[in-house]
Amino acid sequence: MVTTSGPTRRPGRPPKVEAGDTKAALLAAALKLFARNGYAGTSIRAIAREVGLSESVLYAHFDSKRAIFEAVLAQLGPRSAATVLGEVGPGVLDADPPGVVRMLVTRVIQSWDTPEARQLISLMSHDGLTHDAALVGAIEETLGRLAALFERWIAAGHIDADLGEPADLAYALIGPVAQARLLWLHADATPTQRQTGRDMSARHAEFFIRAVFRPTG
Amino acid sequence: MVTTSGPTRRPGRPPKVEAGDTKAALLAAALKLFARNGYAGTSIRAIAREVGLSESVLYAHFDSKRAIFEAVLAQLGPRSAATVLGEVGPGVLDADPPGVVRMLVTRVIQSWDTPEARQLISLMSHDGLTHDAALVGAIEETLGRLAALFERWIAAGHIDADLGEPADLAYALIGPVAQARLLWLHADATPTQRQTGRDMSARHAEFFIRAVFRPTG
DNA sequence: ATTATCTATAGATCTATAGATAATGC
DNA sequence: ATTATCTATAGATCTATAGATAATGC
Repeated sequence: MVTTSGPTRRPGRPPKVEAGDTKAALLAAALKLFARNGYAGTSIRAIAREVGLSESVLYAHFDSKRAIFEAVLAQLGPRSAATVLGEVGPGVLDADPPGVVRMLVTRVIQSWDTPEARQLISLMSHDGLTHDAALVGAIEETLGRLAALFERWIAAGHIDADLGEPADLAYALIGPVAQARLLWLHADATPTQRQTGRDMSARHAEFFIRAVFRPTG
Repeated sequence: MVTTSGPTRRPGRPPKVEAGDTKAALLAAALKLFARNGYAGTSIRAIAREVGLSESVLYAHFDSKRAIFEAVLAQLGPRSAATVLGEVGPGVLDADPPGVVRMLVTRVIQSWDTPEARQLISLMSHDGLTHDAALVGAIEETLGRLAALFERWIAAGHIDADLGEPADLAYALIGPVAQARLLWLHADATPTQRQTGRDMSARHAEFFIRAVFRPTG
């Protein structure tokens, strides 16, 4: 249990009054430090100190350092961008394609501009998880769902079929947004950087809409 | 000096015959390991072992572990993508804008698909250098020079002025290519992944050309 | 009795240094 | 004498474990 007591702490089980959720606190501290310093750059001791406990507490909750890392990842779960895409009502889809694109980018950026998502992208970047099979799979799923959307719009005549394959459209839309995430929506980003990331993404969405949804000459 | 002798090695200075460039070998080994495991995940010992020497040799060449890291970065130098942009002949610029875009993307990807550049991007990603002021500055410089190019093409009527600001065009072109670098042109990328990175970039360039250099309706 | 914490410590590993050893170049 | 390597080691830090301590819940 996490207590709110001062720097000196008696041995033995803390009284119920000062109890919190130690495991959750340890996971939050681990995510924060792994995101900032990477797996190798974060010690068990540092995680415990962050929570204000002795380092051996970690072994009461997790089997090993590696187990903590994996618990952090498991906790963040498969919160892919694909879930954001799934929530578009079918009625809106064909009524206002530019509006859908605008909304999708806004939603994705919003979900990436949270403390957890920013720590996740930093952790992934530090520890090579951008190359992880599961996460590359998530990216491909997102691209695939976006491509299906564009295919539909091409078939319905909203987008000129000569412009490119649906997959090319999907990548051209999402690439700069994903890049904004890495550059400006990471764990240590300043408010100014985060604003830059949101602005660049929104501007890109508008440019994309103008370039793609316009009548051909 | 690096020797070609076996696992057992006599103490004392090695004979000239088996000499190589130790410092360069140490830097190459350091880059390789820092790129693969990050700064904290790489020990002095591991670097020395990679070269086949004792770890104390490193202190004959560098003051500290940090100094090795900085020497690696200094050695890679300011090889920004901007240098690639600078080499476009002014005559070609206005004759064939799509060709210039195609060539620029090809060149940038080619320069990113080298062993050193792939190790550099992995190292940058591991150790938070994507947030480093100097490197963010290099990105901005590249974007600025690209934007100047688009501004010129807008003024010359090659691109519809209503499409977007020059900076938006630059970001829409380069964002997906930079993303391809991070996803598929890193130190541990397989040949298949590298092919994917090159393909995605080339396809994106073609899509961009079709979307931007076409007559308006 | 069980649970959640503590202190103390083992054993491994890490950075860095001191001092020995042998080849080189003057 | 200088240079490039080695061995040995100091001192710090890291992961993990053992065993003590005190609160909780039955």
